[in-house]
Amino acid sequence: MRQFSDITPAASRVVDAAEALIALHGYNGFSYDDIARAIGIKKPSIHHHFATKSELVRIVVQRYAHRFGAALAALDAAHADAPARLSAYAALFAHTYRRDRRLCVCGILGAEAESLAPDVCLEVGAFFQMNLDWLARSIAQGQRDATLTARLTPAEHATTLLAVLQGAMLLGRGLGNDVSPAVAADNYIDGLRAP
Amino acid sequence: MRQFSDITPAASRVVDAAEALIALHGYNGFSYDDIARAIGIKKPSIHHHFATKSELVRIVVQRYAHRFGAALAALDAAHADAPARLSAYAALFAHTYRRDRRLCVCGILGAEAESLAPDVCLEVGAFFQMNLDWLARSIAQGQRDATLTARLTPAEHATTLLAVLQGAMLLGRGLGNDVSPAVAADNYIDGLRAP
DNA sequence: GTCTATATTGTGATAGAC
DNA sequence: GTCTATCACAATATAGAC
Repeated sequence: MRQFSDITPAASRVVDAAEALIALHGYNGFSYDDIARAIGIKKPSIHHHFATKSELVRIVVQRYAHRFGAALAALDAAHADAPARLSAYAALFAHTYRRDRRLCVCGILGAEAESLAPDVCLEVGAFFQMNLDWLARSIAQGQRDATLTARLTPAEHATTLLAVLQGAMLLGRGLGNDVSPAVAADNYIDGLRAP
Repeated sequence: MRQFSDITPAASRVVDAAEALIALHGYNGFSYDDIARAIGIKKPSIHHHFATKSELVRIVVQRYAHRFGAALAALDAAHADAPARLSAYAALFAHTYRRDRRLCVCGILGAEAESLAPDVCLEVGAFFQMNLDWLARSIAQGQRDATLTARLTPAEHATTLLAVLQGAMLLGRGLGNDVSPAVAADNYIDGLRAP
């Protein structure tokens, strides 16, 4: 199985469980047995669907990135105004975090990158690059129609905004609080508004 | 052993190795055997110094936070100008990241917080709070002497700046690049300057 | 697709000698 | 402080029956 779109319904339940476990505990923080218990089957059944843990996680990230891409396209359609679009973007992560403080799958995997197989790393990098490209496009549009400041390049603002979001979730977990990562992000977005 | 300041030279070498392994692989990404191999002793010798892994990591974080606190005091003494002080703060993390892309020990532990013992979590939270307090003090001073904008409260700017730094390191790892986290942080600090 | 049974290796941890 | 020996268990993974 090389593409997430090939997965059967049974394999899909495995991917669902793995995605939730990664968002909560990271790559090194869950096992095949955790998945097995979560969905009520046995360990070897998981291996039937995904020969190795790396392969499973690669598919998790691939599907996660695909879904996220669809969400970004929906934001394009829903918000013409750049600041509103960026704020809705931050809300995507805030929505996940609100659910048991779940992190972005690629955020926590990025932190663990040194322990990941190279092909998983590549999928994680592709997710971040997709986000940075989308953010830079949105910010560039906001600069063109003068709703956003042009103090920095779109790429610079994009990196900083994504970093604020990922970092705010990490901080929130470390502090043990439930402050939405969207608060810090919206503060940053507010500072981007053209004077 | 309840305080990092009580540790013997032999135990100190264990803590050194553990700190490096955490910055690279996180709590769930290293074992007592990894430490043993790194410093050339055997696993049970580590247990002689630290009965449990949680206890070891608690001491690692405690010592890390203590050292970081000393670095913050040094920044106070070295930089009167608030923007310069914040930039020097960002350089602390950049210096660590440049070394094999090591993360902030509490950054990666914050991401793994759901897998940590409660007392380790408390030490991680204390580290973040110390940083936020120091940042808020520095930013408040910059607002008083009008080198920094007062668009947001010192606490809001502090959270956002720390999030940018932690997030930039996580992003850099995920993207597999060596861009310094100080770039994003300095971009943010630049935006804080009073007009 | 799922299972039982098993192999193999790794992990945190302990007992007790030196 | 360090070691050898060992424990109990959990991890990824495989073989083969149903």
